[in-house]
Order: sequence, then structure tokens, then C-alpha cells
Amino acid sequence: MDHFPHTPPNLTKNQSMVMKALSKASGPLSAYTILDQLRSKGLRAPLQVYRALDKLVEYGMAHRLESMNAFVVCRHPDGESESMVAFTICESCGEVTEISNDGLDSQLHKLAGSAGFDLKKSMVELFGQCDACT
Amino acid sequence: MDHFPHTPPNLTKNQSMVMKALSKASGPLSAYTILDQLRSKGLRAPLQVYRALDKLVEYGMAHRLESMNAFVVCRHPDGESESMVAFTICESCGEVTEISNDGLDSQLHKLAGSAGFDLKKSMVELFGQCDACT
DNA sequence: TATTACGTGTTATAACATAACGTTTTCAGT
DNA sequence: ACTGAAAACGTTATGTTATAACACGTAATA
Repeated sequence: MDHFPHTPPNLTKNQSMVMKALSKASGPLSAYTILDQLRSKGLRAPLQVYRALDKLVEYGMAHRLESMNAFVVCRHPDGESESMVAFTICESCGEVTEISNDGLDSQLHKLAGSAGFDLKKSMVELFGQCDACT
Repeated sequence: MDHFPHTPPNLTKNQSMVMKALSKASGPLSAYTILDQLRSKGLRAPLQVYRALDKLVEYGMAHRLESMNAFVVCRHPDGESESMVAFTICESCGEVTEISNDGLDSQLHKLAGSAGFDLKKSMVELFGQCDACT
């Protein structure tokens, strides 16, 4: 249970398959899209995918994009803030990028703290236009 | 279409009913919960609720909590940053509060901008323990 | 080897959201 | 008032996302 990001435990068969599907993808995938891609490899039910995704997210190897009901591999560099997860989502081309920023992390903690809130995990999703689309 | 927050247009019947349901609620409501509450008032289909919610969100009178698939009335004070919407969500008691903070807003713009991203709208949902639950 | 923990496979169902269609209402421009 | 365009409405059907419940398998361990 004490897995650090990017130091994955030995993944099970289903977890590996889902991880591979996510890694090969150029963007976020829904659970059902992953399922469709892996039917040929023997997966049959949504739960097989959701259970694998739960673990991958728990291990910090994948993230869930709440605004899209979709999942992406974790691409944030080693050593960066773990509690902080932010994404930019381009409304033109759909590109999603992951951002880590300790300054933002600490500002969120400060902001929450000043409201008496003990912040455990933050979710930041930013919508607009990516560089290429501007 | 140029409605400012808290200067609502005349709401239609369905919009008013949904707005009232949201306002009376102590916390976030799902579209289907709203529907159940308003069946006695004549609503029959999810779409009637979703369409009203879409408008209320467009008018800035309600917000969608992406992580919960639920909706809350907008409670942020007049005059505060419009693009910035943040929520704290207590994982113990479920309490949800809305936060506005121009400093955070500008930091998000700066962060996005430094990645070449033209930020239009940000979504921030903070998980942890509220004051009362700590 | 029995126990415990975890992962798996399957069926069924719950929960969230929109497509498509036709009708009604609203309201600005004549 | 009349009319045409835009918006809202009502309804049925369907699509999409997620979990409950239960039985079985497997691997580590004490």
C-alpha cells in the first residue's frame, strides 16, 4: 500500500493490459473505450477495467479526469509534488497535459487552510486553448 | 446571453423549480434527485432537469461539481472573480463550500500561460476535512 | 495446510446523460 | 394584431458511465 509514484508494484495481468492501453493512447480514454480495445485480449466486463483503473490511480500511475470521465497515464516528472495534480484541457483539439506546480499546491493549501479546511487532495482542470490552437 | 452573475434573467417555470430545489438543499443534488423532488410538481423526464440546469449554470446561478456529478447553487459573493470557481468537499460529512480567490485565479492563469495555454475556465475541487470534522 | 488477502470472472442493475422528434411559447419587427 | 425566428418544452428511446453481489482462483504466510 505504500507505493510511491513511478515505483510501481508488480502489476497483475489486467492492470498491465489497462496500463499499456493508457500508455499507448495519445489522450484520455474512457473505461469503456479501454474495454473495447482489450476485448480481443480477453476482457469482457466493465468491472475488470474499473478495478484495474482503481489500482493504477491508487498507485499514482494514472489519473482520472473528472470533467471528462476519462483516464490518462501519469506523466508528471519524478520528484514533483504528489498531492498536486492539474491538467490543461484544450477545448479545440482535446489535448490534455499534466502540470505540477508546488507554488500552486502550497497556495491551495493556504487558501483551504484559511477556511479551516484540511486539504488532502486537490483536483484542478483548466479549460481553454492550447498553444497550437491559439 | 450577457447575464452577469446574480443578475438573473427571468427564469422559466422549469428553471425556477430547479433553482428553488437547489436553493433549499443543504448540499449538492444530482439531476435525478432533483427530478424525484419535482415529480410532484409535474416534471417527468431527466431532460427537463438537465436543460434547466444547463441554463442555470450558463447564467452563473449554479455550478456543477464534476467530481460528484452533482449541482449546487452559486454562493460566491458579488463582485468576486467570475472565471474562478473552487470548492472544498469534506470527505467526512460531505459539506461543500464555494471559494473565490483572485490570487488563485491569477496564479492559475500565470501557470497556464507559462505552458502556452490560453485559460478560459478553471475547475478546482479540494478534498479533505472541513473545520467541524477535524 | 489452513488462513487470509487479494485478484478475477460474470450477471445484473444502478446512476448519469443525451439524441431525436414534434409541439408550444415567447418576443421582436412589421 | 400578425408573423417568423428563437427558445423552451414534453416525450420516448437510447447511450454512457459505474457499481452491487456472488462465486471462484491464486499466492503468500504463519
